[in-house]
Formats: sequence, structure tokens, C-alpha cells
Amino acid sequence: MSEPQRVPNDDDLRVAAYLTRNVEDALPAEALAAQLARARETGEPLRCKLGLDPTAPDIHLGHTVVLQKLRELQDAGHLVVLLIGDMTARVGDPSGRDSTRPVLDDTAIDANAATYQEQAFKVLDPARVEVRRNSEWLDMSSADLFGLLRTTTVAQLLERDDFSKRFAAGRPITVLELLYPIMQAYDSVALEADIELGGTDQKFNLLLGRDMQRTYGQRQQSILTMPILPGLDGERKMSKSLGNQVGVRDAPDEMYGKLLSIPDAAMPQYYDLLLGEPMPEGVSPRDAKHALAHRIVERFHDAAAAAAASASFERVFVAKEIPDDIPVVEIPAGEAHLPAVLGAAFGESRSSARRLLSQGAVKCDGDVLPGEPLDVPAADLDGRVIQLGKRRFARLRVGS
RNA sequence: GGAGGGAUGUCCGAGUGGUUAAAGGAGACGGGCUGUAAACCCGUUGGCUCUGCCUACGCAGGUUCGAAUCCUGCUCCCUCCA
Repeated sequence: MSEPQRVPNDDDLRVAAYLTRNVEDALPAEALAAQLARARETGEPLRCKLGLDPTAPDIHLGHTVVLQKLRELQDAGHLVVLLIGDMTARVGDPSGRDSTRPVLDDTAIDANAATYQEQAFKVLDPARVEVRRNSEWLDMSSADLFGLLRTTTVAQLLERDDFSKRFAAGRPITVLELLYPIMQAYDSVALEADIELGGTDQKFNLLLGRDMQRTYGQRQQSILTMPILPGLDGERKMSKSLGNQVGVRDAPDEMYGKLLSIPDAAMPQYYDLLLGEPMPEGVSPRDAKHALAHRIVERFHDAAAAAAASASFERVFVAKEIPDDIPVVEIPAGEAHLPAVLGAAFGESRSSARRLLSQGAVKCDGDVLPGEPLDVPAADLDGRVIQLGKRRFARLRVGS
């Protein structure tokens, strides 16, 4: 609050400039340099907060944009406070168009929280992380809750863009949704955060954290918002529910293949946000994309996996050969019903398997299977590789 | 509490008694082209024991030879009034 404003030296300014590259907003202006100065003078690392709702088991590349920035803060000597929003996940965030988001039970939340942590550590330095859960303080008494809710007005909340739009359009906004920013803001109070990070879509919530800290008589955090990484479609934000994500736990081949399928137009963003450097100029888009895929696989797996994924890609999609690591599916002996086989191997319904067969989408050892007959002796399929479309493979084996 | 409007397939959205598994679009999938890019072209897109059968237009009943379409009740959403 009213503590003396520190004067940044050249070093602070240099670090601040480095840390804010790629950042969409660093607010308030100049705050970061002053905070760095304070940390340098007091020897106390800055507490850098990131909140994650453990609503799905996987972290994807979109999350890593923010994690990467946190890593840079760690490397500058600061502390990451990873907040697992177990309380908020338990209540179920109804925002967005998917109003039927399931409420998770404790077991699922714990499991997700554990995998989040593990996956986040692929980017973060575990030695400089404090992991907390907001059920530690949000599970409060009604009296405390009412006290918290008194700090913020409806008008303040309606300043948030999506709220005001929905309100104006007469679309529903639940009270719970209105409470979310308040709870998130209070997390900053509980954690005594110095900096909070998030995507640009989090700007309002992050700023509310500042207001809340002031209300509670605390030093105010600064905020850093990171651009949103587009998903594989190149259009919408990367998110699990849109199915356009690359998970950090995706297998190397899958990760490599997915990355090559992004539209060219999205490449500069992928370079900037994931690799932290501009897309090379004068390189063919094709080569630039392979380089991108290679480096990202290398980062989340290792060099050998990246080389293997690259080689495998060449083999399968350029030379049209068969990948070496494919699942084996057992089929019963006797007559094999092809739609059933495809169902077992690829999870297609039998009806859609029939359609795919009639469209010539299914190959057996490289030869297109005709739409007829649907039943063949299982022995004829034993040990063969069945392929659906361009990228789904399975080796068949007759069970005993 | 009152008045009015609405609920259709993954999503958006037509359809107001009879080939309607339900127009159109998006998305997705498959094929072609290609760099698993974009653009473009073609096809598919509820399920199944598949020339047929079953299930489907918020839920439950009813009218009718026949309903997503008409009636009754219920649930949920929206708007305005109190």
C-alpha cells in the first residue's frame, strides 16, 4: 500500500523488459520493475500466482504459455505459487456456453490436481514452487463469506466484458458465476500474491485481485496477461472442450502430427508463444512447421523421441508406410464381421464403420477393402494391419 | 404472483397433421488435390442382427388411420409487470 516506491536500477529494468516480452498486458505500467527492485533490496522473492481449475486431467500447450512465463520468473529468482482451484472445481464453473459442466467429486479433483502438478513440473522448476489449494480458505463461514461479498458491487462485476454482453443480450448469468471473480480475487489475498498471471481472458479477474488486496489492506499484485494460444484449428483458443488441443502428455508421434496440422497462419503465434522466438524468415512454411513440431516434441519428451516422431512421420505420411508402434486388437476366431472389427479397433459405431467401408476408407495391409463382403474369415485378417483413414492403424490378431 | 415468448439432431437453425431420420449452415469424418497448411471439389454425418427394423424433435399422457407439428399436465429458460 503506502510503502516506499522502490527505484529500479538498470538491471531491474532489463529483467522487467525481458520478462514482459510476449506479454499482452503488464499492469500497472512500471509496476514489475519496481517489484523487482524491492525483491532485490529485501532479498524476498516475488510470489507469482497462477490458478488452475483441476477440471480435466490434462494440461495442454495453451497452459504452457503461462507456465513458461512463470518459469522465466523462477529463473529470475522468484517463487511460483501454483493454486489448485479445488474449491471452485467442486462448485462447478457454469460460465461459457457449456452450462452443463459436470461438478467433479473429490476423488476426481484430487486425481486431476495430482496430474496437473506433475505436468506443470515439465515446465516449472519444482524446487521453486509452492502448491496450494483454495479450499484452504474458501471453505469459510457464512459470516466471513458475506464479509467478502460486501467488498464488491454488481456494477463492478458487470464491467467484465462477457458479463455485460450477456446481461445486455438477456442471457443468463448465475450468481455463482458472478462470485467466481470474487473468489479468485480473494485467493490473491490469501496467498499474498505479488504477481498474478493468466490469459488475456483473465484480465478482469486478475485486476479484481488488486482491488481485493487493497480492500484487505495488502500490497497490490501486478498482473501479467499472456496471449491466448489458438488451437489446432488456428481460430479458437486451445481448449479441451473444443477438442483442438495438444496435451503435454500426448505421445510423441501424435504431438508431432497434430502440430503439423495447424494452419500456416497460426505458426507465428506458435513460435512466439511456445518457443519464445519469432518464426524464421526465408524458410519454407513446411520446414518451419517441421522444425516447430520437432522442437516441441523434444521439449515435452526428449531429443530421441522427437527424432523418432519425425522419422515416423516421414515413413507413414510421406512414404505411406505403416508406423511401427501400433496397437494390437484381438478378434474372435471364425467369421469376422468387419464393422465389429472396426468398432473394436477404433471405437467407431458399426453403422459408421459400414459407411467408412463403403467410402473406401479402410485398408488392410495397404489395400483398400471393398464395401462387400462384410464378413470374412478371421484367419484372413490374422496378423494384418488394418488402417482407417490416413492415421488410424491397428494390428489384428485372432484370439484363442 | 401475473402476462407473454421459447425448448428440434454435436452446435446454430428451418419445419405448424401425411415419403421428415427431419431443409440449410457450421463442425466433424472419409475421398481427391497438398506440405496431415490454406483454398477448392466430391461424399458421409442416430443406432442395429441393414434392401429391413428400432430410437429420435424438453418430460408424461391424450386426440388421430397418421403428430416434431393439435390438446392436457409437468419441467426448464427468456422477456415484461408486481
